[in-house]
Amino acid sequence: MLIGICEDDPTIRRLVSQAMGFAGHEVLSAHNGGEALRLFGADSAVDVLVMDIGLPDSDGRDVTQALRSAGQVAPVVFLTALGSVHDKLSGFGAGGDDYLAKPFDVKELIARVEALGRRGRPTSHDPSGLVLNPATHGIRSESGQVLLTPTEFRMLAAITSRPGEVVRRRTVVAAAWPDGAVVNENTIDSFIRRIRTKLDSIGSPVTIQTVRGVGFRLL
Amino acid sequence: MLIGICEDDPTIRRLVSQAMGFAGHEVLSAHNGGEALRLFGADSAVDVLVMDIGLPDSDGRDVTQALRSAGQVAPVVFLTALGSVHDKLSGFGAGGDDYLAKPFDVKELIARVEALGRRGRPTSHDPSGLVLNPATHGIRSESGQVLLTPTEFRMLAAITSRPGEVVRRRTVVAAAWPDGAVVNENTIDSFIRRIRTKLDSIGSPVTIQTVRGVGFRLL
DNA sequence: CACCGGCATTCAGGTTGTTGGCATGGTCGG
DNA sequence: CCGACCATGCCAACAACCTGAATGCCGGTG
Repeated sequence: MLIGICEDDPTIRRLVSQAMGFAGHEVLSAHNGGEALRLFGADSAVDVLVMDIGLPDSDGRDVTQALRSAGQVAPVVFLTALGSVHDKLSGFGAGGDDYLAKPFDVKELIARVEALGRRGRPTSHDPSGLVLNPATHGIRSESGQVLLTPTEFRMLAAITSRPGEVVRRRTVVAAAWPDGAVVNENTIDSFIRRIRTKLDSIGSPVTIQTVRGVGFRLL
Repeated sequence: MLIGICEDDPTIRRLVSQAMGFAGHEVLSAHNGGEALRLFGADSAVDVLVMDIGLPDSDGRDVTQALRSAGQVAPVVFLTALGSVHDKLSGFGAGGDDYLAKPFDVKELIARVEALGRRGRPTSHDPSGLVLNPATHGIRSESGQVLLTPTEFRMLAAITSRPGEVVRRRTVVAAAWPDGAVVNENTIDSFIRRIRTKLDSIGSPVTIQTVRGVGFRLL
C-alpha cells in the first residue's frame, strides 16, 4: 500500500516511515498542509492518509476537507496531541475515518492503517477492486476516484453488496431511501445514470448492467 | 432478506414488520389471501413467507398451495391461534416449512425465518440440477446460467414445481398470467419456445416435453 | 435578504427489450 | 390422408428504460 503522511515533527515522520517500510508499505510524506495538498491530490494514488491535526501552517482537518473537495477519497487517520472527545468527534466530522491520540503505539497505527486500506468487502470479494468509503461517500478503483452524493452512495452500495448478482429495483429503493419515501420510478433511473457517469469518468472497469423488469447488477 | 407477511390482525402485522426492520430485513405485507396471491407470486422476490392460517377470506394453507402451484418456492412459516398437533401436521402437509402458535415470541419468529432464509438460498426443490433463483429470475445448471424475463420465469417455475409430472396448459397459463389475463393459445407456445431456446443455450440437461393435448412436463 | 451551488426530483422524448399474436410449416393421431 | 395440435420465424405494440434538461429545495455566502 501507499501511505501518505502529513506531519511536521521530523521524529515522528521518520519513525512512522520506517515502521511502515518494515510492514511492507511505501510512504509519501508531507511536512505541512500546503505540501499535503500538492502531494495528495485526487490524482495521487495513496491508499490511506495519516494526518496530523496540529500542523504549523494549518489544521489537519481543514487540509483533509480541502483534499476531499479536490476529489481525494482515501480514508484518513488523524493524529493529535489532544485526546478529548470533542476533538475526536470533529475529526470524524471532517471526513476522517479513524483517530489516534499522541503518544501512540506505532504498531497500533499500522494496524489501523492496514484495516482502513483493506476495507472493501471481506465476504463477497468483488473482483473489480472497487472500494467504497462510507465516511466520505467516495469510491475508488485502480484507475481513479470520485465522490458520490449520499443517495448515490447508498444506491451503489446496495448494488455492489452483491457483485454479479441481480439486485431488485425494490431492494435498491429500500437502500437508497431508508425512510421509506415514495419516489417516482424515474428518479431511480436518474440516479443510476449519474452513478454510471461517475463510474466511467474514473474509467472504472465495473459497470452497472440493467436487467429489464427485474433490477440491476454489477459486472 | 425480503419477508412476505400475510396476516389480517394489524397489531401483529405492525409488530412483526417493525421487528423485521430492526433485524435488517425488508417486509412486504398482505392483509388477506387475495392480496397475498397478488403480492407473492412467482416473480416476487420474497425469501421467506409468514402466513397466518386463520385469514378472514380464506385459509392460509389454501393460499400457500395456490402460491405453490403459481410457482412460488419460498419457504413458509405458518402462524395460528390453534396449537393442536393436527393443525401442525396439516400445515406441513400444505407445503409449510415451519410452524408457530400464537401467541409467539417475535424473537423466535425472526430466528426461524432467518434459519429458513439461510437454508434454501437459491431456492428450488427440483432434483434435475436446475436451479431457479426468484430474486434474479435466473436459472442455472451445471453447464451455465441465463436470465429469464419475468413471464418466462413464472412459466418455467410452474413447470419445474412438479418435475416429471404433466402440468396442464391451463395451469401454466394461470401461473404465467396471475392477473387472469386472457391470452391466445399460441402465445403459450411462443413462450415455451423461448424458454426451450434459453434452456439449451446453456446446455441444460433438462428439457420441456410437450404432452399433446394436455400440457407440458419437465424431463 | 438576494444570490449561488449542490443535490434531489421530475418531465418529455427517444431507444430498446419484452410481449403477444400471426402466418406458415411440421407432426401426431385417428 | 386429413384435421387438430404444436413448432418456428417473424413483426408490431407496448412498457421499461435511458437521456438531457428543467425545476424545486435547502444551506452557505456576500
